[in-house]
Amino acid sequence: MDDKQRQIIDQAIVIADEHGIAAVSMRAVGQRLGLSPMAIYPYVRSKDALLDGMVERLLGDLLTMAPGAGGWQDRLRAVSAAVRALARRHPGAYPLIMARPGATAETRRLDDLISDILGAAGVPAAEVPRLERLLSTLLLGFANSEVNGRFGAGPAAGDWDAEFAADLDDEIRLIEQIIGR
Amino acid sequence: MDDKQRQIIDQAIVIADEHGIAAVSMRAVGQRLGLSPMAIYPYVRSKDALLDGMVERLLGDLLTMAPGAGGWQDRLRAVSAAVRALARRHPGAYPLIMARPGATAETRRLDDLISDILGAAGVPAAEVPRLERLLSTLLLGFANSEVNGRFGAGPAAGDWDAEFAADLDDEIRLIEQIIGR
DNA sequence: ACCTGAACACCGTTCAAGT
DNA sequence: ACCTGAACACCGTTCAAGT
Repeated sequence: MDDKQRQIIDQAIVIADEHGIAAVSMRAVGQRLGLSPMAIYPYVRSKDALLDGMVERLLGDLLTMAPGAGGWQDRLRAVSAAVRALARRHPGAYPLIMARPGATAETRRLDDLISDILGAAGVPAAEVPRLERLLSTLLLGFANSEVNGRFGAGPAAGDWDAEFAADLDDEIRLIEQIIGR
Repeated sequence: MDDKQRQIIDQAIVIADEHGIAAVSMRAVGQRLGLSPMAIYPYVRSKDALLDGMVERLLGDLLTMAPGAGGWQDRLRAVSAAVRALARRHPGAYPLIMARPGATAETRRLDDLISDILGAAGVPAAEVPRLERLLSTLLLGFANSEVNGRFGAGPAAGDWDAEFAADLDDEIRLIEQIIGR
């Protein structure tokens, strides 16, 4: 049924994490499931659709992990922690999120979640979309640079948690200024 | 001589901008120069090296455009404008900058330029690397999202200049707070 | 010194066929 | 309803050969 589609996307993510995105091919995914390459086409329109499906799955997992309780500062920290945990769990597949346009349903749900937190903080509605794009760019981009090596060696054996926490504290201060406290 | 290497990278960038990164193949680049695919290998080690060379060329152009005069705020704005102009001139090739690890010489030169501006602003040396990564992530990531469609339709016929200027003003305020004025 | 052509092991995808 | 296999037009890259 449609959990065959889920299996296909799951295996594609496993391949990406183990051997890199370049290793994700219709043939390789089929092989993992004991199927001919052609057997996966009924469940996934094309290779591009498969890659979009992988992004969709990753963001879906992310949204499952992001809790909704607490003050807006803690909610923002929780979303950030969830993104960075996702990147560390899927170092191979994660960069697809930034690489593909991704005007998908789950992308919008993440944007809505961040917008919702900003609204709860008291950010004027006119400023919310701008700050949402600022925060999501910083958040997704930082994890991407970390995972694909753009940052190089790293401060302490590749632990960027402390640095990003400081970045996020700065951005929180910035938001506090905008809402005037 | 070695301007054959430059021609090869130039043509690869043209192909990427006109038909997307996926259209960049050794065969396609060769064809543009009237050469067999194999004739380009002496000048470019591999396809991966070609892609890295494209990033190197793009960042090189960027650094040529980024002026060094004025106050640190204006220098930061100039670098930002240069990055965004680069992305608009190379909408197809630009995403390679975020997609590839790129621990290349030109990447370091961009990092050094931003670090230099932060140092000139009076940011404590211990904070410079963190803020450099924050700014470069935001700057490169914003242009990437803009160019690959992650942001969707856009505020006014795809003009994100005003929005990014506001983001940058916010970050400048943040830096001013850190240096204590 | 510089380039070509054939060949190999891969791709995504179409189509006709099998159960 | 679901899957396979052959085929097509592509890849990156190796190697031996041509001028």
